[in-house]
Formats: sequence, structure tokens, C-alpha cells
Amino acid sequence: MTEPVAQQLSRRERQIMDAIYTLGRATVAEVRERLPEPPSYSAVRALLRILEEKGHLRHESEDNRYVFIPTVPAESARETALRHVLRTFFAGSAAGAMAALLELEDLELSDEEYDRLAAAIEQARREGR
Amino acid sequence: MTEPVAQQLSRRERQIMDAIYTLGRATVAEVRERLPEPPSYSAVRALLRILEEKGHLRHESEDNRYVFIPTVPAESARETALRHVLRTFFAGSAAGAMAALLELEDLELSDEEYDRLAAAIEQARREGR
DNA sequence: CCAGCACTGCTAGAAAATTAGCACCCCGCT
DNA sequence: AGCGGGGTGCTAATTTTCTAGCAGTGCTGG
Repeated sequence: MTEPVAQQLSRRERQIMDAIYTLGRATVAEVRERLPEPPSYSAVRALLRILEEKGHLRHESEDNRYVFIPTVPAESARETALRHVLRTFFAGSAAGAMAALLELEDLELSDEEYDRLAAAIEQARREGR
Repeated sequence: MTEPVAQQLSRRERQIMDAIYTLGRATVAEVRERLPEPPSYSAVRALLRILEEKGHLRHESEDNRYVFIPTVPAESARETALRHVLRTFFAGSAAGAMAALLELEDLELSDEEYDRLAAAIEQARREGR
């Protein structure tokens, strides 16, 4: 019951999981704020309960209120999301995706980030990946 | 009516749009094949009609059957998808996302791709982005 | 000519998602 | 002790999504 079932989420469920992943952890009110055209408090509450039942979230009590936390660690979720985008839009090519990222208008990377990236690429190359 | 309304898609709608984007263009049957636990032909047909009404797709007749084509060009859709992932999982940082891409187990880039990427990075740096 | 096949359009109904409402609980304050 | 505010659980009902069914169309081969 606590294992996150690999099933597709509904629209709202997706929105809520996204909100929580961007925040890391969140209370009902915080999630609600992030939703487009915020539904009622209890609507959100209900969805959170469902997500918890499905095993995507767990909660802790904090200051007498619940804080919801993803059961799937952010890194895994990230990877899954990236792979999905790769598959659907880049024919699975990570290189293609990276190229697209570099093309973003508002990239704004710092010099340091450029250096780190260049280094990461060289490292990946050496490791033959 | 022909403008894609920026509203969130339902689960199935999303699946279908994804299928079409990976294929570029697709017939009903082709879309259907790609869906998990393929629903009936007419179920798919109905969803396609809805997506068309909402302005996400258009169709052409080809060999007496419809070929569905996204109204939003792949590049835009890609960018939107990437930005979404950036926002939700990487605090908006493209550098973070690229780093994560480079960490993928099964990266398998060719030497040429490494070169191209390195070059792209240098170019972006020069262009001050 | 008409049977079979592969499509399409449309619609009603089932199923799932989403919502609000209401009862309860705990805590701080007067 | 008795509010009031801000939480929570649960449930019923609405709304949306999703589906299958059926009728119509065009083409192809016997």
C-alpha cells in the first residue's frame, strides 16, 4: 500500500505532485496556492489523501498540520521526467535535449556554470558514456 | 477555434498528444498502438476529435484516412515541455538539467556528439547567454 | 451488384476525477 | 468554560473524462 504504483496520474494529481516537487515538501495551503484557479481547501485535501493512498506521498505532522512529502525521491522523479521528455520529443537523444536547452532564449548561465558543464561533458566522454 | 487553448490536457489527451509528437504525425491506428492498454478504436477516434476541437491537432486526409498533426510545432512543444521540467524539478536551472542528463546511466553519446555539445556550450558562452 | 473491409461521425452511458459540505478536533485566548 | 480559527476525515454529488456502439461512406474484388 505504501509503494508508489507506476500508474499515470490524473490532471490534478499531476499538478499537485509537481507543486510538491518544486517545493520539496508542502502543506495543504502551500499546495493550494500553487494551483491554477485554486479549488477549495478540501478538494486539495482529498487529492492529497488519494495520492497518499496510491503511495506517491506520505505526510508528517508539523505544528499541528500535515506536511506532505514525495515517497519517490526528487532525483528519481527528475530522471523519470527527463526520460519522458527525451522519449517523446527528442527521439531518446539526450544530446538533442541538451542542444535545445542551450538554445533557450533566457539561458543566462554564469561563467562558472559553463565551466562546470564543459568539465562534465569531458568527464562523461572519458567515462565512455 | 483553431488556436490551441492553453489549458491542461486530461490524462488520455496527454498520452495521445505525446504519441503524436513522438511520431510526428499519426493515424488513428498508429496512435492507438502506442497507448497503454489500447482502448477501442472509436475511443481513440473520439479523443482525437476533441483534441482537434480544442485546437491541438488538425488532420489531413491521406489514402482515405486521417493523419493527425499537431498545430503547435514540435519545437515549441519541446520547449514548453523542457521548461516545465526545469521549473518543477530543477528550480528553473538549465544547467542543473543538463548535468542530470549527463549523469544518465545509458547516455551513450558518440564522439561527434560530445564535440558538438562542447562547441554549443562555447558558442552559448560567447553569445553571453 | 453487392459483400467485406476500413474508415469516419455522433451519441448515450459508464467510469473516474474533482469538488464542496459537514462534522469533528486541537489549541490559544478572553 | 466557551469561543474562534485553522486544521483534519469522510462522503455524496457534480463534472469531466473516457468508452463502446451504431450508422453512414467509399473503395475493392468476386
